[in-house]
Amino acid sequence: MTVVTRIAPSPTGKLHIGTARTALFCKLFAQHMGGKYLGRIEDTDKERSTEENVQLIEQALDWLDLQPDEPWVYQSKHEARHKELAEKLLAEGKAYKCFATAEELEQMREEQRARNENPMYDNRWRERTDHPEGTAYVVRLKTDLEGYTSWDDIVQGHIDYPNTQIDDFIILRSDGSPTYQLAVVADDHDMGVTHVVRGDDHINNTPKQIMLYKALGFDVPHFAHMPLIHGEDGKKLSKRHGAVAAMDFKDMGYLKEALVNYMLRLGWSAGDLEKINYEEAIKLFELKDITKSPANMDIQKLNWLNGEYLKDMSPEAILEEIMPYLNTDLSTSAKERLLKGLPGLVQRENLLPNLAKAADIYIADSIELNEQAAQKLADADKDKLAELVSKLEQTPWEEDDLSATIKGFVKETGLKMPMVMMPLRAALVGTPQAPGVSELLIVIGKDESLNRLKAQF
RNA sequence: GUCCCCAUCGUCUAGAGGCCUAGGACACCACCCUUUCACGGUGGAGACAGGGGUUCGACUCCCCUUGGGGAUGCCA
Repeated sequence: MTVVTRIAPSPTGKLHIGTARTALFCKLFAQHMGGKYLGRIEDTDKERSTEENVQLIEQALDWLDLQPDEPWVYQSKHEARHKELAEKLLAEGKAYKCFATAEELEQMREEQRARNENPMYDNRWRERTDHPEGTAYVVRLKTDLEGYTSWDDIVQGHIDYPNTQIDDFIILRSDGSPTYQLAVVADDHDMGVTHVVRGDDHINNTPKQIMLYKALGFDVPHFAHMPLIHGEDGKKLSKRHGAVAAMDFKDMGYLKEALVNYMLRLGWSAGDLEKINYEEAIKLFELKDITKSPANMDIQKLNWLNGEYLKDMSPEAILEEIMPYLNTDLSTSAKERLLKGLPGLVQRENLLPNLAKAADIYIADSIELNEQAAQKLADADKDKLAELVSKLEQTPWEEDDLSATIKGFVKETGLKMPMVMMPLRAALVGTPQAPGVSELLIVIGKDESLNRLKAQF
């Protein structure tokens, strides 16, 4: 049997980070098993679904390289088939028409709540045959009244759900449209889905769906209910927590590789491995290794991972990532400096926007001193430093040699290290907050470095 | 209220009855390195929610309590 998984977002909002993680797990599992990973847009909620959200969801999945293996299936296009299935159940006596109005049912629930009971449909039309003519009705599934509906959940283990807790739920609305329960079951079956991987907020829907599978004569797929992601305070992830949409993380300057790795480790692990690239993940990923407890978002760890991935990238690739944050055109020499300087900068900053800011020192072709730099220069012994500059001029332009020259100079003059290094940094890049002087000299290059130094000393 | 699910350091997690003096990672603290800021290195602090069982022996199995999450829609 070939494994088929699916991601089924409903276009009522942007792609939630939790949904993105579900997509990751679905795709990884399918690839691990040599199966297929499909996608379906659950747009049966006509009130809230929008085409714009569909676009947004696809863009986010695209960014993360989590696009389905085949073109998207739109649930709304299968309405005819859903209806046909409901009619079949009706004809077989496995479902029935209910003529109760929404108001009537609301009142029923109100009374149940007043009696401290679990609000549930009371089966008032289950056995009635005195159907009124020309009145709107919904179609409800005739569910099992007693016993348990059970399944072996791949992540949660064996679950027994008492049938007394499940009412005769609606499968076809009064306007003839299918509800979610009917639509998922029908579509998952029609798409050949073998493993339903989704958030554990669907555990309560599962027994209903199993009943539907059975009533329809369909094979029941395997289920894997993974815990939801919570915010840093342990509460449900919401907009209050900042980022909830996958794309928010792109906007904040995270690398997709880092986000994917982070999502992977949220609720799943393989021994002590932390940094796992996608290819390794395919080999290692098993649904059964997903944790049962919910995970809290920890932005610090994401930051760390981002830095790890940044350090692995080529200067060219890093430059491409930070370009959007630079908001300026680069001169040829600036680009050259950036390419040389980025590997050093990346040791200091984990996030793209911060890195871009740090890269500022290499962008300008002419130096502009900030306040601190001006102070360091004002305090400096310019005559002595001028001697250093001419020594540097005679030194082979290699980091180690330059460093040796500077250290030797410091030793023989007896000057304090910072009294040498700080003014040098100031002269070189306009701020004392910069990488090591010898690193700066290399990045900026011999000619330009000497120009800048001689301008001050 | 009722039902379902969950429960190891601050956070992500390892742990499938003796390997646990509970391991790793992020964050934190100290020291080292050092040219500011970082990187790196070494070390430190830090958890089995509580109570009952079962067992020669429980982080691991069972029950209860507590806490958290979810469901209880003609939403998905």
